[in-house]
Amino acid sequence: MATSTSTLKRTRRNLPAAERREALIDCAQSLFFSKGYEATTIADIIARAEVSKGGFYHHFSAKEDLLEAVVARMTAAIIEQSRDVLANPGLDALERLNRFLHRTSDWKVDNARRLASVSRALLAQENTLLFQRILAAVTQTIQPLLLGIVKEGVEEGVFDVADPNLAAEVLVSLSHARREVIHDAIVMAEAGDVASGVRRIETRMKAETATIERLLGVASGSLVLVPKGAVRKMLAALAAAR
Amino acid sequence: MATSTSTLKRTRRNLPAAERREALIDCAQSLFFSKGYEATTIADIIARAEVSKGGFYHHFSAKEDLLEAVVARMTAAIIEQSRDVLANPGLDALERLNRFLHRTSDWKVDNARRLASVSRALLAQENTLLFQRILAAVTQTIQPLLLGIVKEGVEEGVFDVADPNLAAEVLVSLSHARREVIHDAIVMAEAGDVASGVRRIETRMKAETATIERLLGVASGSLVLVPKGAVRKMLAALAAAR
DNA sequence: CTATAAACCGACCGACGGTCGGTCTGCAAT
DNA sequence: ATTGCAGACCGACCGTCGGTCGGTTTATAG
Repeated sequence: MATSTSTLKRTRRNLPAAERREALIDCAQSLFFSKGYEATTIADIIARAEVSKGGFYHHFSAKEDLLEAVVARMTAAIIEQSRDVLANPGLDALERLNRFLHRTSDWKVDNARRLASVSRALLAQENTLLFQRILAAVTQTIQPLLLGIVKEGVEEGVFDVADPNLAAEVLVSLSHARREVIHDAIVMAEAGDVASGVRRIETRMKAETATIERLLGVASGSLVLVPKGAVRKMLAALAAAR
Repeated sequence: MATSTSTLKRTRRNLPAAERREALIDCAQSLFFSKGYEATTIADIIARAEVSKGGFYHHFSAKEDLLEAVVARMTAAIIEQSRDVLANPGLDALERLNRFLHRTSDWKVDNARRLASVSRALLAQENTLLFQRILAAVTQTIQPLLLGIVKEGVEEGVFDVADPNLAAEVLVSLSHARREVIHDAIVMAEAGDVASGVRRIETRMKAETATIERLLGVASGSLVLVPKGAVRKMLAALAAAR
């Protein structure tokens, strides 16, 4: 007679673990973004990924584990591309700092659209947890890097800083606080008002530049937080694609 | 025959709503501190408070509501005592800033023991959420206050700052980052090593003072983040009480 | 063809946040 | 004193959700 296996899903496909994992992370990320981590159910995720409960728990030990995987994947790119900052031995600390900052903003220009949607999702009320995790992960990579640059700058006599640790801390926290401004500008650009968005960001950047120059004790004008025209380019891309 | 009320709790006492609420918040806070918000169950709370499920939900609409109440009560004191900073009209901005900072550190000296236990609890891994909520609440009060002072200072010509908003932001984030250092020092003091703790905090404070002086464009030495001897007094109180 | 490991299934479980119909208490008006 | 009422309080019950487990299916190596 018919066993309990009679109505088995015929769509079952064994995937290599890495692929399944990736697929699950995809679904989870998209759901986390739209509903938030807490409000997203394992049932939601496995429904979208077309995997059973057991299948899910074969790849992840807990919901928390999945969260970590999402954060890890999101931060991997940033962490990876930051790692080779130390690879320019010929440059002094100030130049290195500028390069480092530019690479970040170059990425933002290239990935404007993705940045916009991620930014929207993460600043939402229900996503504090996810956002916090990402900030923590990024900080953990970026801060030591910046600390290294600052320390080197002090040794070279390029920077004048009492406590490199504190300086690195401030640099990181400034970059985090910046996101809010960037998000505002994105909203403006997506509404078609690129000019306002550009103004918003550049005002902020100007103030930040002055602040950091003072903080590091370098001459006014020697620091370039973001390349000329980069802001406009990024926001224009958004306005064009709306 | 015996109705369903036969085994009613004889210890039931109707309290005024405010008192019950307070009692529940007490229990919740203590449990949140020791186990974290997520790990604390409504069942835990009502068991300790000796109140039924229904009784609890008569006073709070949800667990989240209780969290808000805990945060509100914890931040109420800080918010309250900060409010009258604007009440010294005769002083210039620099003086006002110093007063404001001193009041904060005075409070820390007076409440060293409580500060120690709260600090321990909030920096624990499982309490990120609670900590974040408190930071947000405090920031929301403190930052506008500092912004006011900075703006006034700029008008008076006492401060030289491009963007008062940014300056206020940095001031707040510095004060938040400070907690970690303070916590380290508390641990040292409680282990009996007051000297190391004092050194740790004062090194940090010195660097912060220099940073803020640069940030605000005031002369070196004009800012006094923390009154002389305050750090030692606070940590000594902890060492004595261990 | 068979053995073995890994991918996958889905019924089931216990815990937890939250609800609901009702009871009990204190107090004010009669 | 009695009654009526509001609101403090009770606890059985519910739906949901994260997580488990015994077992089945698929892929692969020998």
